[in-house]
Amino acid sequence: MKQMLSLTKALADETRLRTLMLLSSGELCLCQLIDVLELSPSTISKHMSILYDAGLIHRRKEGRWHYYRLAEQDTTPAAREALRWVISHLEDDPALHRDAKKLCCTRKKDPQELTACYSGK
Amino acid sequence: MKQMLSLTKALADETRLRTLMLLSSGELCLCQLIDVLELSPSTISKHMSILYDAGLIHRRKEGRWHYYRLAEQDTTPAAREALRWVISHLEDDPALHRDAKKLCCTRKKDPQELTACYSGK
DNA sequence: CCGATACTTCGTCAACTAACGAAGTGTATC
DNA sequence: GATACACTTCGTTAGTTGACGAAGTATCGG
Repeated sequence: MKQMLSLTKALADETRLRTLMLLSSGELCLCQLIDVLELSPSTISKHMSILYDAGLIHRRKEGRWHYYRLAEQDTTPAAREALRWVISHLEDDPALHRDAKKLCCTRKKDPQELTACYSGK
Repeated sequence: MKQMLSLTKALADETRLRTLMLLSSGELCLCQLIDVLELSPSTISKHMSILYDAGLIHRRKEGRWHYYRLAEQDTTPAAREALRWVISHLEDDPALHRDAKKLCCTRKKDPQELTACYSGK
């Protein structure tokens, strides 16, 4: 019950659903998510820890960068099924096309440009 | 996106998950849910409307009684899959055995006894 | 080892949510 | 048609959540 509640609560937020859809296209680091979602680093970091605690995403540290991807074999069946459910019903969502498009631009940017969001543009 | 959020938000509450599991054993009226969940009529009624708006349950009126059951053909694929997901991962949950047991007693009671919860025991 | 970078944690505040009782709605029963 | 019953809706309140900036942690470059 506790595990299911942490899963459903993790999924019950628009920003977190957007994040999962962004991650469905592959691994991303926090600064890339900041760039696409246009929210403060602390806010997104908090969202990531909620998704992580629920077992929905995997985190990997490489130097200063923290990379996130959707959880796969390394989590519970409940979380894997939740991911499949969410993604299959959101992948054609028109409201998320903007995010997907923005992500394309973000992927092309230099790390230089991305870190600009910290130094107040 | 909006539909998915209403689904995930509907599932992100312990009382509503308990309710869905109770309904997985068959149709129930509000007074039976009140008896098992031990919450006020207005609170449970509100929960039911949230589950209904999300497309997770079906409501049927018969005289004064309002009967609820899990949605089936009469809802979206997303809601049907959500129900299957939740139920499959909660059906063996030890924390919910109490509810299931209590429901057995409730089903055996007279309507008389159930309405007692309104008239202040 | 000093500053810069890429986060995370903490404290605060506004917005949302679940609980309740009181009042309202619709349906049987007398 | 008055009363009782089975809810639903409304207004209030306490607790939760999401947003932010400020401060803290860990890593890298000079």
